[in-house]
Amino acid sequence: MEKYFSALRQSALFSGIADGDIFPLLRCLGAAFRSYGKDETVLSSGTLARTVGIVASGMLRAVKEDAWGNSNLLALFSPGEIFAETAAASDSALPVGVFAEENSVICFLDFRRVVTSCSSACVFHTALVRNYIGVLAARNLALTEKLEHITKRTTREKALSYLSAQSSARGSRSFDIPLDRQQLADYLSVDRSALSAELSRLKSEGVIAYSRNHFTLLPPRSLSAEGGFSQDRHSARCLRPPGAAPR
Amino acid sequence: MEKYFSALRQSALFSGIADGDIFPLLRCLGAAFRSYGKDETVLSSGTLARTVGIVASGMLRAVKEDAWGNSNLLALFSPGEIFAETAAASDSALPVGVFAEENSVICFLDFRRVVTSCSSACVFHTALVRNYIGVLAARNLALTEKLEHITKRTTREKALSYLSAQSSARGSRSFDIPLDRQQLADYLSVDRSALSAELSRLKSEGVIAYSRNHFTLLPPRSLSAEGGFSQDRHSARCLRPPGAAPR
DNA sequence: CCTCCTTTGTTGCAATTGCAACAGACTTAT
DNA sequence: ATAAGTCTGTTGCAATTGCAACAAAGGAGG
Repeated sequence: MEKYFSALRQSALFSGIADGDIFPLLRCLGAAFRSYGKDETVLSSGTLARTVGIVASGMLRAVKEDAWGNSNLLALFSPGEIFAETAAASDSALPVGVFAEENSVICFLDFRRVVTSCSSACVFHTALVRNYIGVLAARNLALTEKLEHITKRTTREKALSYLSAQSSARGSRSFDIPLDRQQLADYLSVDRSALSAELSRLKSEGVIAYSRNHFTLLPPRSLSAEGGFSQDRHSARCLRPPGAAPR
Repeated sequence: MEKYFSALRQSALFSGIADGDIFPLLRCLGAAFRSYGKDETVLSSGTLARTVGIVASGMLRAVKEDAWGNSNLLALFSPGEIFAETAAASDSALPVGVFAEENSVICFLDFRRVVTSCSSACVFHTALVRNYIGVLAARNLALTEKLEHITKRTTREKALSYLSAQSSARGSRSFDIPLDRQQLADYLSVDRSALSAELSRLKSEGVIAYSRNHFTLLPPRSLSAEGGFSQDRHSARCLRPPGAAPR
């Protein structure tokens, strides 16, 4: 349990709570630790969650699958991050499946004890509850941001929306993204090959540069360079035999 | 202020709080009332929200607009519903614009007073904060549900996903939906005419029946009845004079 | 260095979508 | 009742997408 302390103390749930107070608090909250092997199921979709999970080590993924087997990656959880907090708070069925992305250890807290004051830890509950609100609000924002990307009509717009959001988040026009192509396609809810094709088109048009997971947003070319448009537009075609459709 | 009492008392934020305690609580929370005319802006996108809003009368809409003017209806708020609670809780910019769908009166509460105990109303804060958590969790679920619809790849799947969710929510295969075609298309992030066309196709295939805002999900025909396709297809038409449009 | 395996990029094609334009149905106000 | 305005359903067409199949580019291990 002590070996996971560094992960737990940085959890948003314990922000503002002194290190020395965390262990007593964990005991008070009915904390239970469990290990999971890679790809093992942590929580099945549809489960009634009465506990909140905190990643002590490893990494989890939250996946939504529809009746036809299309899976949609909703989130990755790193050490210190909490999950199932919405289902626990609304006393409703978990709308996603949670799986171990790698070997992981999870700390489960009893939700009722988190929001119900007890005599020995009352002092912490104010901070704890305020942190809980912050976590829910943050998750809310993440969902809203994903919606912002995904409501775009075309693959191109979705990709640009995601990339520019990543760029702002990192505070640089050049950055690595944490998802591979398939995961990014799932996240944006588009076809992987269509995404690859669109990224490649954006590159050939000089809008972005990238290699694998490293992307750079190029500044818009000045209007005076507009004449160069047709050159860009045909550069890809010129690499191919005349008959080939440029798509 | 008294005339809005019935709306406020049914707000999720005051659930479990005795009627007689609400007015003192409102005063304690720094409640301020404001009126808005139809289509007037209540909160602009990008605003730093320090207050939580409760609809006292009328109706609001939350809209997300992208740089190219495509607007996406995120939610409608009826009396008693609260909004801007996420931005207020995370101290971040409001990611949507909020407008009066009709003439409305809004009650604004100071977020800090909501989560900070004060001497005179401490007793209420436990319930208030727990309600606040419930509201955030519920909003979270709503966003997750919208994502579930919108991540479907085709207009047909999106429409069926929405309709079956509505059906479960109402507990009946026959129900009214609260959105008109344009709003539904915005919500599902598809083209209105494509949605109309798809709905009409679903109707001609005997999957659903509808007129305007009233929908009925038809049970799947048994496989053995496959030969009866054309019969089902025309059954509705047969109830009307031959020339009349089946609609 | 070579092989196996995973990830990413390309391409053709059928199917779907968005868009625009229009017609019919319904509502509301006069 | 009429007229004006709004909402819904239809259709043609150009553009985009998903899909499948394959090629190319790393990476890991021998």
